[in-house]
Amino acid sequence: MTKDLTTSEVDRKNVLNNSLAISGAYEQIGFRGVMFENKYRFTKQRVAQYYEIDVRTIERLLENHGKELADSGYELFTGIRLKKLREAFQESLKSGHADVSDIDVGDIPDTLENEAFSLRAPSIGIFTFKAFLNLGMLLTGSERAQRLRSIILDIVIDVLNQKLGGKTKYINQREEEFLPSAIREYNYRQEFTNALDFYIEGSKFKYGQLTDKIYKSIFKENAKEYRQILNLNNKESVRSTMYSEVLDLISGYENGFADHLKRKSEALGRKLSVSEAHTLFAEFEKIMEAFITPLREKARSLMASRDLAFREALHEKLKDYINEVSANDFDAFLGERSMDLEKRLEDNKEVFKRLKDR
DNA sequence: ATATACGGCGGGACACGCAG
DNA sequence: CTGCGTGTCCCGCCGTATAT
Repeated sequence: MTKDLTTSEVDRKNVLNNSLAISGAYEQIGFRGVMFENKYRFTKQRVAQYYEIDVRTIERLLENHGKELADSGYELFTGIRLKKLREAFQESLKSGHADVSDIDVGDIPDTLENEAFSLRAPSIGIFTFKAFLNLGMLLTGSERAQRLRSIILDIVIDVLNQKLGGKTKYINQREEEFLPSAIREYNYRQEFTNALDFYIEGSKFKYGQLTDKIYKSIFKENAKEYRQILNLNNKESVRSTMYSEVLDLISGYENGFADHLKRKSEALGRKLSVSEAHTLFAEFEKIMEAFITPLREKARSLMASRDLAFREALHEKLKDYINEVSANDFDAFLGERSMDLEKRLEDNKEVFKRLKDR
């Protein structure tokens, strides 16, 4: 599956939200900006020079993709902030820091003097590095933009490989929330299976069947379909690949349905048949629908979007829920905050000991 | 022929320097 | 301090090139 950056906003965001890839790109591309308010800044003119396009072309794109580029960090500077920015540019000009595009043809954008910009400009369009890349993804004509895109994609792949060693199966476990959610879910799972034992007549299929009902209700796939999409073999646990938000929701279903089952069975003063249990599940779903819908929408979107971006797994039935993966998610699963589960367990050993001894 | 990308042109807005 | 000339930027409008 090839990413088409020029036409798909989701693909663009999935690259731009990957802050590791962005800083990697900054190092590699060597198009230096001026640090201001913690970000590297570039004037519109200089960006135009880099891509070898007319300034007007950029402005046209700003008209059509203004929101997206602003999200990426494009800003119109005016007034006092512009003044501050100007000083920062002058400063870095003196220290001769900002300059020099390497990598390709030596046509270094001419001197900074005429670029360090006019003292009279009442306002000026400024790109951050991220916005600069974003623009490059929108330019169809510029050859340099084309080259830039392929460089960026290589970097993105490198970063993923470096961080995960190609193993994305358990990327869900790298985020902080996974462990507590998994533990909670484990407990509710017990409530659930106990309830199935107590209140439903014996059938060895009831567990799997009702679990599939939950899965289908949440993300429209049964366990078998899910396995196929994520390429899991029969040994591998489905739940250990799920994101914390999905696990939380499963906890809710399990706990809620266990309770529902209990009430019904006690009211009738007998165990329920398996088919009654199925009817009851439909009833439960109905009652809970209004309450659960917002959470479920969110879980579907997170699951479909992350699996596509991280695992290259497409959940066909959740296609409409695919969105970009947030910058926060990239950080949580790949960045500083992310961690292998083993390491997190190690770090929390004391806590677990206490829990165990209780 | 139509749609799309691009660039030229000029008006409006504003900052700066300077004269009064 | 104030008013004015000047330079520069943004942006809307329009013509041209190119692909479909």
